[in-house]
Amino acid sequence: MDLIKVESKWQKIWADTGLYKFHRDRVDKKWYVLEMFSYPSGAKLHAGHWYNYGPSDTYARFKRMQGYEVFQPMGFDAFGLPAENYAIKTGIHPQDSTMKNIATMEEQLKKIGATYDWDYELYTCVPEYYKWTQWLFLQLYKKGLAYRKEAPVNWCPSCNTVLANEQVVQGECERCGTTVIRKNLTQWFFKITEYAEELLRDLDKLDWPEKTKLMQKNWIGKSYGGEIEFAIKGREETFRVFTTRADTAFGVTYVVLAPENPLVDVITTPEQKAAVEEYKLNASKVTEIDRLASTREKTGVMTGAYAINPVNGREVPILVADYVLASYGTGAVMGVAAHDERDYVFAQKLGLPIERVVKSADGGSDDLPYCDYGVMINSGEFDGMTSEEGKIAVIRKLEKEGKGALKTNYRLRDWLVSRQRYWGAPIPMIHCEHCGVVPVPEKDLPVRLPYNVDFTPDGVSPLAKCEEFMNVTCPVCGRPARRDPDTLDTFVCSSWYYLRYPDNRNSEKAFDTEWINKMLPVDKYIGGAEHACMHLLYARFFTKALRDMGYLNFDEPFLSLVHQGTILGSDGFKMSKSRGNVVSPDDSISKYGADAFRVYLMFGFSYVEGGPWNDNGLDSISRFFDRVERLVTKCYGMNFGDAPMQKAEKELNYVRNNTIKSVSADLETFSFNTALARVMEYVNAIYAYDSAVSAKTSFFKDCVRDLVLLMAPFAPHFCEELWEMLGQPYSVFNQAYPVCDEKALVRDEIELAVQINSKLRARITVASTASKSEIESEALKAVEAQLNGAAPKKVIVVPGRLVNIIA
RNA sequence: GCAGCCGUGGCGAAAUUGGCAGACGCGCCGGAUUUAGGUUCCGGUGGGAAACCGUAUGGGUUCAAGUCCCUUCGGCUGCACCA
Repeated sequence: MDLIKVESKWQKIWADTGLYKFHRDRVDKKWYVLEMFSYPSGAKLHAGHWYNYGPSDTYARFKRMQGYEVFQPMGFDAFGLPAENYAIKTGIHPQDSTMKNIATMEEQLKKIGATYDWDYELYTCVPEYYKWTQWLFLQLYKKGLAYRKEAPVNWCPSCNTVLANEQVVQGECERCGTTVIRKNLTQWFFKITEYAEELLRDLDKLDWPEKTKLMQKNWIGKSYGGEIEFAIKGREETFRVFTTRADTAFGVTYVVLAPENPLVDVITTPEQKAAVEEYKLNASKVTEIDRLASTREKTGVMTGAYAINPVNGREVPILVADYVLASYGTGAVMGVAAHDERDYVFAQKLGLPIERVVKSADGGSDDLPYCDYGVMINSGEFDGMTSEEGKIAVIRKLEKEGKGALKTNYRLRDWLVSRQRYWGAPIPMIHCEHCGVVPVPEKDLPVRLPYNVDFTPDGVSPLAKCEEFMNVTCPVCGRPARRDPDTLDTFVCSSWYYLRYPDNRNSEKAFDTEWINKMLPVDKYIGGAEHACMHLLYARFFTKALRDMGYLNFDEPFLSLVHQGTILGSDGFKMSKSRGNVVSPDDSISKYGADAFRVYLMFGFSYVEGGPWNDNGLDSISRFFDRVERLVTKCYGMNFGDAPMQKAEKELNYVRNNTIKSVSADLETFSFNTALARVMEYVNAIYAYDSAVSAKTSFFKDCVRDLVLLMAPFAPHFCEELWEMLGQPYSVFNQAYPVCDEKALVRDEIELAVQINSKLRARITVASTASKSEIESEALKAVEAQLNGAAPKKVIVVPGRLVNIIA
């Protein structure tokens, strides 16, 4: 069969007949299959894209044949840095290059032959879409979930923009690898921390890979502890520290404030002023990477002020040190040198006292610092208590005195969403000298991104230099005002696109609530694991926030998630242009066809693992197709009649139904490789039957027919053609997927292994209805000689599997 | 450093979740068809002459361990002074 011809033939017919149009009236049977949308890069689709889209499409077709109304849309995450950087280099406007890339990618995606309904396509970079991204921003603002604050933020000096916490990897910019520095800037944040608890709790509801859930759990980082309030000697002010080890409170020998803590300026004594100022300045210059280095020397200076420990009234010095983070807890910690690794190192360095207040439990290490839990000592009324009890008891006591409280903290930070870049959705806010920060009225949306802008990076938002954009009338007072010059992080655009797909043409609303509540949540979401703590977390946050605003009635956007593995270059490294190991599917496809290529990807790799590319097996897929096709041609001109099933037919029928059952189960779990192995076994069984039985009945044709149906989701063009060759009505994808006949799986006889002392010694064949005692006596008979007449100590019968005789 | 995952033939990988390790395919070997090569079809293929031994290593639990528990080694991923 000329697969290349066949593929374009059916792609045309599928398009002409609208085979993959989504039928809204069947929404009660909907099955929303979503692949993470792509960034429209200039490069062609590579093997990795096919690895994402091909198998997902197989899954979608399987669901369709099971009777679901599959909704499988496709679109483009079209705002973002690469287009802008490309523009800076070449002068080609991001909008022009992006739209061109999209057109190219659409064409290539169509070659995969997937069941996308292109009527629901979307691009995030067009006003019809980003109008609603802006609308969403305004809703979050109204709800108090979008706010502006000055804070130390991550700044990438190469991309000339701030970054979210999640976009800093090992102290480097996720995009370009430049070392990130810290800056104090006023920026827009989304209050994702408000949902920390629910984001954590609802992970239990999700059918997601455990490792992904664990990553989110760790990222959210819930920690139980308490706050302890310290008074400042000779002053009115007090401050609190957060600790998870209140049981060590009697061992506090100093306290430390973060350099950014506003209290520092208040309490520093005149004698220490200069030293503290210098320290603060140096701390602000430290790059993220230096700050993260574990070998980094701990530093700090005295403020000259003293705090009073509420548990024992002791005066301890207050220091400033940058190992304390302003953004976590209270920005202040108590220093317990004897029982905390970091405090110990710090105290040694600065010559601060070390006092032990917890005795090691039996077997615990007795070297400083004693970080393990033990029994409290030198702790007044708490002496003798275990750490476990004490850390609660100490806080409880302070609570009664109004000097402490049990407290839970999260490591999750609010999401910084403003970017000093051009190619993104403008933030719909206006700055008015008289009215302050004012939201753009919803009726004025979208705030259009102007085309003619100088986006040469210089650390200032490109839009700030575009006067026609910046100048605006204040919607409150009517006086001249300025627009916000920043754009939104592209993750904002991609955090709600799954809500837009089913209602992508809606010009009145972001989406229709009633409709979206029927179409969502997504039933199967497919995409890379690298999004665990970014996109996947943000999307969950948006869904929950929109639910609380009444726009949605579900809690989670993606019920079930699968990560596809990565196809590496044949050298075992990640495919990259610079390495020159990018595998283009083009050659393979023009030689073997798209179906063979995608079947090869599904068969040769474990879907969630991926692995290094090699094309050794592609020929074999081609041969396998030929083998299947020959079975179809065997059905031509045969004189089929009906006849009762004999032994051979029953055997093949068993394999057929077993295949149906296994393949269906494997497709549910994205185990494409084993599903195809079962199909191959089935083909082998049909051949065995064919050579053994000369007088065939219509049973043979039924078996071949089922084979084509079974294979159709894997090799859609090929099987559509085979279906036609079998004289069946168009389309194979309107057929029901074969359903296993459980009766056919009931065998008259089964084979069991017989073990003596767990070693295989014989095989027996027994009636499938045989009782345990019948099996036992058959087994004993089979190994009689080897037992030498000795009575077995014990016999274990595992029905359907084996018999183990303990001699 | 902390957390998690992984380690199975010459190769890609399976193993119904504690029950006959290596399914399926590649490669290789042999046979049939063919003038020959290729194609196709059939058979073999973890090691060992065998008893037996085999799932990175050493121990443990169990009638039974690739699977569960502990040790060591190697690889991957995430987090990284979060008090």
